[in-house]
Amino acid sequence: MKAPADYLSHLNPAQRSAVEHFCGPLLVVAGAGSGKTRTLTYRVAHLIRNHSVDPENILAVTFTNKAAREMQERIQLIFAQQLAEQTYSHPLESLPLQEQTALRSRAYKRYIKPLWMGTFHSLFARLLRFDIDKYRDEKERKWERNFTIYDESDAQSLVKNIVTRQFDLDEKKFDPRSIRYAIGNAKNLGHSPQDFAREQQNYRGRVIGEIYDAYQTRLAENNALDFDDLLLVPARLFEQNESILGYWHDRFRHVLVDEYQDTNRIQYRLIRLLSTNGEPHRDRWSWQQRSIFVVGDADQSIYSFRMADFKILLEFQEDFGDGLPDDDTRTMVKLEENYRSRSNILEAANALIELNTERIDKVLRPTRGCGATIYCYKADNELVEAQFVRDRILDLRRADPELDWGSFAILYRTNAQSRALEDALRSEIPYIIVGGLKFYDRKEVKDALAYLRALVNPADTVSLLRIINTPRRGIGQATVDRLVAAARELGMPLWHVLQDETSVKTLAGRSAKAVQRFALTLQTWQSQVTERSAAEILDGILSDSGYYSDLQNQGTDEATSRLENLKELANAVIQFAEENEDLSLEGFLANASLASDLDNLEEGQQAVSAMTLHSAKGLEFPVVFLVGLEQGLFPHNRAIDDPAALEEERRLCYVGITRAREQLFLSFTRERRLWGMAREPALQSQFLQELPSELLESNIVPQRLPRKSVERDRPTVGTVSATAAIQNWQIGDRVIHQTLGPGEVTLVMGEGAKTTLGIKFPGLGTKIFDPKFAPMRRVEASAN
DNA sequence: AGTACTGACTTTTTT
DNA sequence: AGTCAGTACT
Repeated sequence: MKAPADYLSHLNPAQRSAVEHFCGPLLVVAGAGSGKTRTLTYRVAHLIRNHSVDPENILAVTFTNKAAREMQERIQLIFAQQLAEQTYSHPLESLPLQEQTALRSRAYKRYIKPLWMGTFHSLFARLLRFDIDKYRDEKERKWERNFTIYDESDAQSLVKNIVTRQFDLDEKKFDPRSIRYAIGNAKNLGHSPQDFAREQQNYRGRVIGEIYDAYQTRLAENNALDFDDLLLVPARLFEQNESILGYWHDRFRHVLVDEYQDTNRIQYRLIRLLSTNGEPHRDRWSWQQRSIFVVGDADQSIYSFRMADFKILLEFQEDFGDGLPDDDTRTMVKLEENYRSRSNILEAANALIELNTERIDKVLRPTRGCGATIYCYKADNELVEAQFVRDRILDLRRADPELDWGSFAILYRTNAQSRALEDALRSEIPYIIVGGLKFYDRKEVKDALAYLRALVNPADTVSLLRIINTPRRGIGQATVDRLVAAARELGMPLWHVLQDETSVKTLAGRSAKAVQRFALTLQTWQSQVTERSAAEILDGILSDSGYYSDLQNQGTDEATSRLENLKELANAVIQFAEENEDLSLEGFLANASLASDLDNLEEGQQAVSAMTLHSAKGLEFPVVFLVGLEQGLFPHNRAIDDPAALEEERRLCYVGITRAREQLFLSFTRERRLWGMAREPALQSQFLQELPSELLESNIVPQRLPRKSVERDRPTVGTVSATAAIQNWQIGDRVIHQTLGPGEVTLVMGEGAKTTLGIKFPGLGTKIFDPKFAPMRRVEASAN
């Protein structure tokens, strides 16, 4: 999307009224593809440009870091264009490149850098770097500003350690994963360990309550927070400290939230506190020079598993509105025109979502004509399904060289499904798997990050334990156990014990020496944390710790690839330093745990994207393959018996369908093998039956040979639009189209009445048609 | 005391 | 692909 300086003329009336809204609350109900990002972007620019709002008074919450970055780039462009007009009275594009760059960088410094724009987690992590030292929880636990952020796997291993080591419980009965999940749910409802304990009726619940309490203690000991704390702690801090809330309330006069339907109670609390300064009484709220602007679509709410609740969106007007009779028009705008998808794709999406009971009525109105019929493919198994996807991509691309690899997306319900797809694509099609096994989940990357964390935050025992004997340096389990026991007895962090000569001397000579050496290496680099750049420290600690040389000595292919991944990490460090003008290690680490794979998905990248439906939210592609439409997989087994969960799966399917601009392929398999089990027979997803059958063509009913349908190989007479009805189409056939002129068939899909054609028009590219409806006729049969 | 190897197990979705 | 428990070897 371009971001022209005269953006208002590019908006429809509803979008425009949203952009021009200044003070007070506004809910923008924005259906898929309705220009939501555009509206949000222009509104931020508009606030600054037309209402003279200082960028540092704006807080904009996006769903991914990538979305934030893209929005920042667009706003930057708008202001660079404005600066060009003001300074040179010429459009930006007409200036010498050097000037353009200079103006862009001026726009960045003045308008983008002071903006607070990002995910809930990254924004409030940033806020905590200022104020967390003023926070005390109900048990007087406290944190320092250099806290570490534990990702989900760090958090889980901490829980596991507590369950097995501290509580000596059976890991099978108290599965760390589900306990961590229970803790997370409690946190996302805003419940402390004490709140949680109070609600428990049974033994298991009370034990989990104690684990939760111990978990918080351990987090505090490690000066660490998990993802949920990044939201819960600021909410608590705001509630216990009026002056801190007052400061941020005053700072963030204009709050914008994207994807509001996927907000959870804690996130809502944060937004509410910041907007109203914690005033419980509506008559004390003042919207003078303030606004709260949220954008969302209840039909695309797909994160209830992490406690998101789309009722928060439905209740927005009641929450923030002034309750006046004309409430609807004053505090809500609906964007219902869809600019993205072909009308038939939209029709399918609308029909599906209407089966949900819990929703506000809203239809997406198409602005684009009908495209190729949605095709549904039944495969024998997941390998054949993958081959189908591969072959269609190759066909379509051959038919239209202008379709690049980046035009295709493959969407699935679970990450596990990517395996078979990868095998089929690998040799012939460039692809990227978004999400799944993330870069930051690689062993060597986690090791390297643990080294860095141990330098920035020596209290972080979890990281310290990860690297204390990685690579092997003669500090075995027995030694580690002793050190940890000593730390507990002395009531000090492990790190102090490692540095303490008298403690270390009690160990066997060889182990003592190894521990001493390790401690010395860390100390050396700790003293450099504020002296040197993150890149230098990373290289230094991995060299001095022997991590590099250990991998080099192994000399295996695997070790080589690990070294390459570390090089990539080094690049990420440098890139971060450049983009954020921040060379510090602390700066880099603060962001590393919050970065997701999706953030690296660049537009126009020359690769097919494969990802889960959840990851696909907010994205769009000309051609979309929605695979694995089988009962039990999608909708997932765990959702089938629960009406609310089933509706969420249906919304997920709706999200998938509405990602497609031009063409949509659906597929399922007759049997599927998941994680090495025997093949399981599969039934097609109920969602397939829920789509209007007249919008679909498929291979489900076995088709007879083409010859037999040729009996009606005569153009239907009389109708304007059906002059090219059922015929035996071949690649190379020539046609004349009523509006597009002469063209050549480059692709034939399906047979008989279900044929879809790709036709190339010189100078106009390739279009996809259903010959039953396209206003065109065949002029000459192909030579063969 | 430390290391090296094997086999079992893991996946619903994510910041 | 990684982690972890178990086991045998140095």
